[in-house]
Amino acid sequence: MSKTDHLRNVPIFTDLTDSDLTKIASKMVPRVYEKGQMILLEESMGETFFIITQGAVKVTRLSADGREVILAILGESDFFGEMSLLDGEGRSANIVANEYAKVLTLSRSDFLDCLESYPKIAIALLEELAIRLRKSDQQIESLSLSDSEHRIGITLIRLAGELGTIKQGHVTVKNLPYQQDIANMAGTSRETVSRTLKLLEDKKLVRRENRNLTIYNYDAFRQAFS
Amino acid sequence: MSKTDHLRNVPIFTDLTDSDLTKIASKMVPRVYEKGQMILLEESMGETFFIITQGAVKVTRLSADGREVILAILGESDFFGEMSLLDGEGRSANIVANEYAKVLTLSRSDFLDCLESYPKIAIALLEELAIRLRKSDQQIESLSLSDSEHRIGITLIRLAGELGTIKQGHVTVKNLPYQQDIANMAGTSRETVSRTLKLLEDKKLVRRENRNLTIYNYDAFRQAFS
DNA sequence: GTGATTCTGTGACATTGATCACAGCTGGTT
DNA sequence: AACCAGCTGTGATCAATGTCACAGAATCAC
Repeated sequence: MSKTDHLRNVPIFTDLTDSDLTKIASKMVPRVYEKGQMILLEESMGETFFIITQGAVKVTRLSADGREVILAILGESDFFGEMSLLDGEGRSANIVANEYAKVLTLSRSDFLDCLESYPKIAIALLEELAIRLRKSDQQIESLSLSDSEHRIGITLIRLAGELGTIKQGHVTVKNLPYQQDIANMAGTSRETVSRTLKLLEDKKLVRRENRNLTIYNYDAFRQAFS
Repeated sequence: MSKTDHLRNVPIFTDLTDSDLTKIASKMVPRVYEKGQMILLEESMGETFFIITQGAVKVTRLSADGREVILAILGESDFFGEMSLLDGEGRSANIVANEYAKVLTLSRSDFLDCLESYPKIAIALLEELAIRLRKSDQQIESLSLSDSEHRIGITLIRLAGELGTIKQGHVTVKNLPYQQDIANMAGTSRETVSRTLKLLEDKKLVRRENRNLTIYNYDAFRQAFS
């Protein structure tokens, strides 16, 4: 698949013509990362915009004593790096390749040029940031008000939305992240995730086999945990 | 103060010329709300953009059983309502006047026209959303990793930033919100806020008299709680 | 000023869920 | 196949903090 083809799938570029896409694509530089490799480090100054063309990355924040919070897991056609380009602050999060990953990168100045030249990109980007902000607000609510079982349920819903495939009402997440990662997304401990997954399985809400998790009735599940 | 004067202070309009500002101002309709009055209701469709010219509002989400999370307290020159205009989703939060408040409003179509006609507004808005997203991420981190004392400390820092006045190193927040509201911002209970405020006072980190709270050494305080 | 309402302080108690400790699996490597 | 590293399951313990209950302060309405 060509660079241009990849860009076409990215929400913020969908409104562009092929020739515009090609122009932008020509400025993008591909890079590749191994699983576990750090893509962006907290505190370093943000100078690049990234689009994921293959694989997945994990967006985290680290506390002083080394515990981590996972803010998001991003996959194909998602992008990141825009925050520091926009507000000029340094990186606020770390980004790590969660598996072998390919990305396209755009320099700060090319990115800002794009925004100036194609107002549609700016508007589409606004839309995307609004969506992310909404998700953050939901997560703040859930961290503030829900108990661990609900937070884990909500986390599974997020994972299903990002990594799952729907098939006649039930969703399967292949290659479920490690329990420690789920714990870091849900704001709880690894042990609690282990116990809760078993509980949800006992309640016949989900099934696990190997590294896959199936939510039997996605709609009902969302109903129950939102 | 004229409408145009108010707009000049709003970050997303700062790059505009006076004549552009006046044009936009002419489309804005002023409204007034009493303390406690609901400005926007969750679930209703978003059709208006608001700029606060006087007073303060509280942005909240409510759980099914009526408990609330306060996502932000916004004051003069802050704006809200842009989220649903941007992504087309319904309101995700309630907005309530925290005191007598005056706002300027812009209709959906005028707002979107502005974005199209003045790319600078779009870019400034992107910047603002990036800042808000960053703050949300910080809050998610703090809810996930910090104990109640730290979360309350961080909440006081937010309040100081939004409502406080700095004077030779110590910040005073006049008219501190009720403990229940602080609790709803910090994701804890009212009683814990009461006990923790006393604790911070015993540690000589803050002083309270009437409805005012003074942080003795703002920099050190931030150091200690971030 | 008086009473009513709302906010705040504080003890007692109950509970959630973090932490520790360790055993059992699983999957990759030689 | 045997090994090892890293992931997962599970019991025991315990601290943090939510919840309840109520008294005392502050504020508001008249």
